[in-house]
Amino acid sequence: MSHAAPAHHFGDKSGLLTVVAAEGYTLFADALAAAGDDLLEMGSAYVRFAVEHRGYFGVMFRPELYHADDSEVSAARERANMVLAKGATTVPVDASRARDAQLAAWSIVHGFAALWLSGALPADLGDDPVAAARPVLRVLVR
Amino acid sequence: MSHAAPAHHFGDKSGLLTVVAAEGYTLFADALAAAGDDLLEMGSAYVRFAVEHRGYFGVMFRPELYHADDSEVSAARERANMVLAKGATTVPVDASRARDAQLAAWSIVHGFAALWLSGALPADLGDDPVAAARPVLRVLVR
DNA sequence: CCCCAAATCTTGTCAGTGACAAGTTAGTGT
DNA sequence: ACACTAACTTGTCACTGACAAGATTTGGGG
Repeated sequence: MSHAAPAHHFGDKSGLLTVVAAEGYTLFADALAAAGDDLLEMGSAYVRFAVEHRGYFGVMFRPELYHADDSEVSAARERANMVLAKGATTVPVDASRARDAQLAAWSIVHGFAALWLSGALPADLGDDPVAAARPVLRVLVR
Repeated sequence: MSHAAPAHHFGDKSGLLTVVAAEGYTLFADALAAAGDDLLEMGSAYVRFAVEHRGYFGVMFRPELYHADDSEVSAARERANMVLAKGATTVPVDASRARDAQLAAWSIVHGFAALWLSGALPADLGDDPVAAARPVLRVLVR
């Protein structure tokens, strides 16, 4: 295969990364769905996916690299977001703050994953990101 | 000035970005220090910095782009981390979990900022990131 | 079975990026 | 005034992403 062959299938670099993002979000939604509704389990799955598929994860959250409005990307992302929303039900707040709780859950989980991937977290957390994440996520649950 | 002139001062691209990261972390530490020890205020300053200096922020948390062990970068990052640690004291947990609380505070604040910058958050949060962040951070404080 | 159109691939080239090299100019110290 | 260092300039190279022109393969219809 030659250097220009992929262009026929994907159009250009952003077209290729659109497929990568769609695929990534699909695998991501599957991983989160398999984890169940508990924040600790869903959060663990989130961190595990981010670390084990850092190539996908790195593209997924950089929409300037791809066509974020692509129908397959949108569908897969919606599905992941729905699973994420369900995982926040274990955060103990009154019903009026359910949305805030969902965003808090997403933020803490995504934040931990992003900080781990960028190497910003203290080295003494060890080398198991999921084990390191669990007590941190538990602070939100109590 | 010609295309090769900066090379004399910075060495190469990663050298230039090392200076950008050091400068960014210094401004960042200043912004967080000015916000005080309350998680909501410190968190608001974190989100505000990330959004208003997205160029700096984008480089700071991608250590593969620069010399992360550069002494000026390390010093500025240590200073920012110390300020961050103090900002977590308003998370209500027993003393044995203080470290987890610090990491939870950092994760939720960084996660919200990162999600905002990548455009992943729901559009109905409006266009004021700090106003959108505060009720989310409050979930961690109670 | 043949022909045509579409799909896919190949080769070549271009502009831009990041780096390196060689030489020139400016600044500083003795 | 001279010599050395710092800073800059110009040129070139390899690589990347894109585009173009043509060749080859595949599939469908007559």
